[in-house]
Amino acid sequence: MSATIHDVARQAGVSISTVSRVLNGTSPVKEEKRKLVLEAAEMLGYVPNPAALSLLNKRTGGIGVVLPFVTGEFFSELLSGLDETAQSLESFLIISTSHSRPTEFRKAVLALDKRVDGLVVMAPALDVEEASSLVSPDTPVVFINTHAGEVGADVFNFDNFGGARALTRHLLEDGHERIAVVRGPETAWDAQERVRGYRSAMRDAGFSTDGLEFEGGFTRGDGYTAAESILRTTPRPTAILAANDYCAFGALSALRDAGIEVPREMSVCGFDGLTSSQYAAPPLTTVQVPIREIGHRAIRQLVARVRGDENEQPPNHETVPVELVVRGSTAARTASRG
Amino acid sequence: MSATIHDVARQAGVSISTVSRVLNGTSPVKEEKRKLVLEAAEMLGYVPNPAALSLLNKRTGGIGVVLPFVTGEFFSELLSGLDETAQSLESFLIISTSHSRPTEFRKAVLALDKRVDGLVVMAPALDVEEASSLVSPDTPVVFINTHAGEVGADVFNFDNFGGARALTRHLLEDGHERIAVVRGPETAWDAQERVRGYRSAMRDAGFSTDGLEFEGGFTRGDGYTAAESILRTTPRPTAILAANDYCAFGALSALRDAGIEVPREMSVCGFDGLTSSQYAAPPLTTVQVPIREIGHRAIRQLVARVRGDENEQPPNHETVPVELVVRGSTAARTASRG
DNA sequence: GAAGTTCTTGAAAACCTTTTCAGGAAGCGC
DNA sequence: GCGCTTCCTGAAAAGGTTTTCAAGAACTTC
Repeated sequence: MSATIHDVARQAGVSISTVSRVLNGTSPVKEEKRKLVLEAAEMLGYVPNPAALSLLNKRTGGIGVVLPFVTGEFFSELLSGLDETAQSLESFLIISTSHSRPTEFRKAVLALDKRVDGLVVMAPALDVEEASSLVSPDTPVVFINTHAGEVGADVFNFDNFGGARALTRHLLEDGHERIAVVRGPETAWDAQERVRGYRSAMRDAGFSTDGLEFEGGFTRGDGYTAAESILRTTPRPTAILAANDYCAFGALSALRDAGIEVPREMSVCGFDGLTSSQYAAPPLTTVQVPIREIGHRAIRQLVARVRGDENEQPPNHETVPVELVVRGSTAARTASRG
Repeated sequence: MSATIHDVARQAGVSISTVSRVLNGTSPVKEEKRKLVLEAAEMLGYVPNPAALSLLNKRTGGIGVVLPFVTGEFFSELLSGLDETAQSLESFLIISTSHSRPTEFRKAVLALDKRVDGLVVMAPALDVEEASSLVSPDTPVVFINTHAGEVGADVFNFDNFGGARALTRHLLEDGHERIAVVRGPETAWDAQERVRGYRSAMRDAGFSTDGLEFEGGFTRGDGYTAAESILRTTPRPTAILAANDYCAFGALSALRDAGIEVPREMSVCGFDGLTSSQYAAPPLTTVQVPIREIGHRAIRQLVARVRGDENEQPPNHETVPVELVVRGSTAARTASRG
């Protein structure tokens, strides 16, 4: 239905080459014809067909975003960050979700192939090496929050280890000794890093973690269940380090239902620093992760790779610092409960 | 880099027409050649170039999703629903956000043009008529949560009016009379519908709403500020109907900070029924909106429009029912405070 | 075995754009 | 005024696919 370059050419009484030249400013065109073309294009509302363009240029302007899923505040924040920068760079986002397993991941990548110029991938359940092997080698990929090892690829990770360590040390400084941790999903690398950070801080302080690690996950339901288990443990822990903020919200719910007062009887920490965390009851001590910013950086890096043909910069492997935010859900261990 | 149909043809020693026929099953091909082609395609990992395909078919398989923004649980839930169904129908999603004003909206639509076969639009700040006028008439569009009037288009709306009415009646039945409402954004149609539902219920019960309507918005911050205003009002309202769940969370925070006990001293309601609402302190009375399901239906409807060329079904204009969910944040007005 | 069908196959057009190539017009210097 | 350069412009190719058209091969049937 809509106008092609031929329509514009006919309308202006010139050849399609001339139209193309005027519209792209590729080479000089007589002022008279230039005007004619511009008028015709305006009148017909001509917009170049993206399919023809990408057939020719091998560029689509699209960026594929491959995520394990898209539910919850973390992902909406990430998507927001990605989208903001993509829009400012004239790119568009194709999203593809629910890929924690290699075969699903492969399928998603295949569906995106040739439709996008590059990929932003978050695959904590895979790792960079495995994920890379499933992507065509000439497709630029930037990884977020994915285990990288020694692989040469652009990777932006949160400091999961350091963040968990900081939280644990905060609790230790408050006099807590029996600090329970709620583990995230088995397969999630970021979750394991957090447990590792917790263990490291505990070990440094000379405390054992035996019997203090609880099965969990990244949802509120997981936190609720885990907190119930923790409450049944004797001697009862005096603090809970949850797998993430959502998990902590669930734990807070469980504690409220059990009549346990936070932070007087039990301290609770999250991880992520979601907007929700400051509106929790009580406001949650957590680690602030620059989710939106990592979205910005991932897109900028990817677009640079896609556009800069010659820039053979080495891969950018970065661990982004996180910030401890102390709020009302943690407090010094009460003397009576030693 | 990757193989084209010509490569497959050369490898198999046949013409590209034959390859196309084998791969699409368009017309019969000698078994011997068929096998050769299949082998060659497999070996080369041949996948048809989507740009060439869409240049030819005028179909991309893409669905554009135009949203005012993408932050928060509501949108991640909606996106999840859209994505689930899109994937099951072999479509992919291109998202485009932050378009509450006509010019931005137009720009977003233009960027999506020709890249997608149809659009799912949520534009409560515009209306169906205005939004439709900014989209090329031969692009199928399905609207979500957008004021429709008499316009002939596919629209799926939540029952904002009915939901707010139900919440208000619930509060009235609990003996509340001074029920404050926190208005959503000025320009948002859904927010205004909710206020309308509130007014309708109040009027039916014979109560005035004078001095009970407060400026607000859809964020937690808006709810916090509005609740502070409400607390300064005399005589003080005994219940708050927030613009949505997030707004209610903010109000709960403000009340907690002010030392007001919920629900004993103040009842609070939200709107949306986010997962968070059941983990609030106290769990939030709200209206459950089938966000994910509306995502499913929007995609199914759109894909049907896109694929079924002949089906001249009339536009599907539907108001999706919502469900009152009573939880701990509302209670009967305490006798002492009449 | 010849005439007429039916199968099977390849060439070429179409989709829309950019870009190279080459030709014609206009301008320059002598 | 002639030859040479420079500027402007159109024709055509390329990019990857499906589909129509036509032709050649194989098969019927008498």
